[in-house]
Amino acid sequence: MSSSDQATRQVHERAVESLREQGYRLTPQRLLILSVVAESGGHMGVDQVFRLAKEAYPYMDIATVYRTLHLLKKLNVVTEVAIGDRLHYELTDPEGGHHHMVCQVCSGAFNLGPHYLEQFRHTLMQEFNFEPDLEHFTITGVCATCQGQPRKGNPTKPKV
Amino acid sequence: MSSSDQATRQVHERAVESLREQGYRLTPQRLLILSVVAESGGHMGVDQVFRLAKEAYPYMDIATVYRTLHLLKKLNVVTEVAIGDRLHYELTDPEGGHHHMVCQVCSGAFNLGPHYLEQFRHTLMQEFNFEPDLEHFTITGVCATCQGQPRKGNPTKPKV
DNA sequence: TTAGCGGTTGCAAAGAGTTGCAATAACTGG
DNA sequence: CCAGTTATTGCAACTCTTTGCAACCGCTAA
Repeated sequence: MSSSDQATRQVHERAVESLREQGYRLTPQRLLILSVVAESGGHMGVDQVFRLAKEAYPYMDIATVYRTLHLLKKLNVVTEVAIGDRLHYELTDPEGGHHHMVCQVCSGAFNLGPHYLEQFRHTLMQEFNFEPDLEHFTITGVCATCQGQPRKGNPTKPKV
Repeated sequence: MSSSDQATRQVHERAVESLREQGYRLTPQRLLILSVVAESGGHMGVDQVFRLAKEAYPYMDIATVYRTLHLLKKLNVVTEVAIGDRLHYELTDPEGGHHHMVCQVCSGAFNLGPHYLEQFRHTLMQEFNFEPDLEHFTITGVCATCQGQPRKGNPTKPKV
């Protein structure tokens, strides 16, 4: 088998364990949705997950997809990424959290190691006793290749 | 007149100028929505803006409220703040941007001066040539008074 | 292996926000 | 000050997401 198959299997095993440990049931729908996300490699929109899952199991309901993705997120099996104004989901980085930088122009997503925000977190806790949740948040902006190009949100310019 | 009236008038004048300059029309709906937000003092949800505006002008439509708030946001007259999973709006801080820290437990919002993120911005631009849009983003977490209290998102615990 | 408890699902309907469109009305130039 | 142009509004339909509920079925205890 390929290494990707192996990675997918490991993800399944870990996720199944998380579900069992916390008393959640192992249903074919949940396993299917998990494998769809796991096999995608990157991050996917809800509708994409739904379409692929429905191909494998035609009774799949969109509400189940939403509920399952929320559950997997709570179990830290998948991570939510805001791309544009839609939420995408990807397998949680096993190496430890990383942040996402999403380009407002090309919608490309880039990973950012956790240490870049450590100092910031430290400051907030020291000065305000505010414990920030920086694990899964997304930084929007303009990526290197899109610098100087027009942005998406500004299409219809009124007359001057 | 009170100083708050004066502040409100200044906001109006500046906003009206922004609209004219860019070729947008001055409609009673827009002025009304602006004054509702201006007079609120803090940040308000869309439904709250809608309700107050509708009291003054019963034909007000929710779509107009959304469109107007988006427009005022684009003109940098108002700032969007994510409270929980809903967007709120407030007058843009004339002193220059500030960030918001929103508590996941009590939904309280605290302001944070812009300099706290300057070093982070600098790092991203230096290392990745990524120009982050940090002007109006919101940091979620747990505020000082809610430390140690249970969080909202974890109500129903399955059996162990 | 089986009965039954209760977590899950599929459906449908509600809620939040957006969009298309025809009528309206704010601005412009004459 | 008036008529034409066209941005804007109000309405309704639509998309995306959440929620209530009855039927279903995964899991556990016997």
